[in-house]
Amino acid sequence: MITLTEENYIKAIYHLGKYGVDNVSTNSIAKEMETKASSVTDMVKKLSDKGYANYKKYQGVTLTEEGKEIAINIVRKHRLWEVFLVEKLNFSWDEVHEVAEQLEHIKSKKLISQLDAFLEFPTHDPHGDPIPDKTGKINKIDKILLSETIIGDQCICVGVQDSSSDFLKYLDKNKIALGTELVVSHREPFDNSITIKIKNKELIISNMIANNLFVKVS
Amino acid sequence: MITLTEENYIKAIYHLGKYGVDNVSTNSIAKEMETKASSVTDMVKKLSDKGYANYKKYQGVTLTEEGKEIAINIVRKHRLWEVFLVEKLNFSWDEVHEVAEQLEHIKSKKLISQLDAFLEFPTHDPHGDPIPDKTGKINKIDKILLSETIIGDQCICVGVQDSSSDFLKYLDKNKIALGTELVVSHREPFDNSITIKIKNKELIISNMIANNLFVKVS
DNA sequence: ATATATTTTTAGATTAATCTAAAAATATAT
DNA sequence: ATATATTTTTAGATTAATCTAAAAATATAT
Repeated sequence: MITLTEENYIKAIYHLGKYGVDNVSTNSIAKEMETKASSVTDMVKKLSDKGYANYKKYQGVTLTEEGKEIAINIVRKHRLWEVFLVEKLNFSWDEVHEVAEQLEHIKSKKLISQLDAFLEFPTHDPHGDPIPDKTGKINKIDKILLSETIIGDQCICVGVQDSSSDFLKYLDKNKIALGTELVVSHREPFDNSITIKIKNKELIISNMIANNLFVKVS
Repeated sequence: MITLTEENYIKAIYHLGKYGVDNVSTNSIAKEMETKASSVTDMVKKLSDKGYANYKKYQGVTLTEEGKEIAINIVRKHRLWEVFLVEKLNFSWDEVHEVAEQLEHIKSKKLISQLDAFLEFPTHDPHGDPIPDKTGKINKIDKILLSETIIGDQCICVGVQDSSSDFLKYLDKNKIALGTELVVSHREPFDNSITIKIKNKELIISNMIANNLFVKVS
């Protein structure tokens, strides 16, 4: 049996290891899990003993295939529940994370396959992140950060990097949602802020915001 | 903060104390929780310290008002989730218990109030048990056990005492569901079995079955 | 290349929940 | 009313997850 805590560590290692091929460091896990490095060392040994992680002292950690499967299944559950909360229970996209963090640990294959069908097999969650299918396949789309666009790019918003409530509320306030179309009209060299046009209305966006919004250039 | 284990003990004490006014015994809790009496003693002290239970050594335990509120809220969540599983995710009534046991611990007021609305404020769960409203009020209907009926009673099935999979599957097999109308036509003194008529078809029912099916006499 | 800083691990303690075995209290039988 | 049986509690140990403080290993700076 896998404990709740083990699941959370596996998930953290998965998210930290997603980019780059490097091993995940003890400290980065400790930060992500809001715990101490010594606790991470203990747990990482345990995950290694159980076959979920590859670990060599002082060398950091990666997930085994089995560990990766578990992580992807948790991500799948998390994102399906987020869709449920937004589509069926009228949650807004900045309210779903905490609840999904709890729901993602419910153990029942039938529950998830039925939920998936009930939601009509969604491919992306409310933040634009892809939902792994039941075999673990993740359908990545070629999105880039708004900060990486060039002047004149015609874009459509497809996701957010950060899904904190503050950021999402900022987007709501400025009428930016997934699917919103925009054109990049100016970049200010001094602070890297970007001017975008949405339906011919101009909006100035800080570099920090642009670094957290994914778009697809058409 | 209240832990998962504490919630489960509170729920067990609530269910055991529901009938009769007696204090709930250490042993009965141990049986219900599938644990040892010594573990129960420890936990019951803790619940008492936290103000959820009244406990005097060797005298058994009752819930405080606060404990009762917590218990009723768990029951509410459990039953709402059961309705969700059956109505929306096509679970059958014998499959919902284990999953609802997990879902009942999810903490989010908004989740439950929205779920309640999404299900259109159901009053009973798939086993006929009443769903407490958000203030904790439980709408009891005057049901009796089929074993308590007398010959000639015209009844409608309104609930089950036992919601084990085996029992529910027996009912399915014999086309007995909540809402099914039946007439009590004979009682066999030797084994207390009962003959009932459903749509003029006769069916002989053991005393054990009759002891687990609630009906309303019309 | 070595000193210094940073990261990681180890050792030993703590808390929550559990257990076994024995002791204490209560209930039951005659 | 007392012996016996049953129930409950206590004492002390165990496991999972965590912590602090110190030691060990690795990385960085000059």
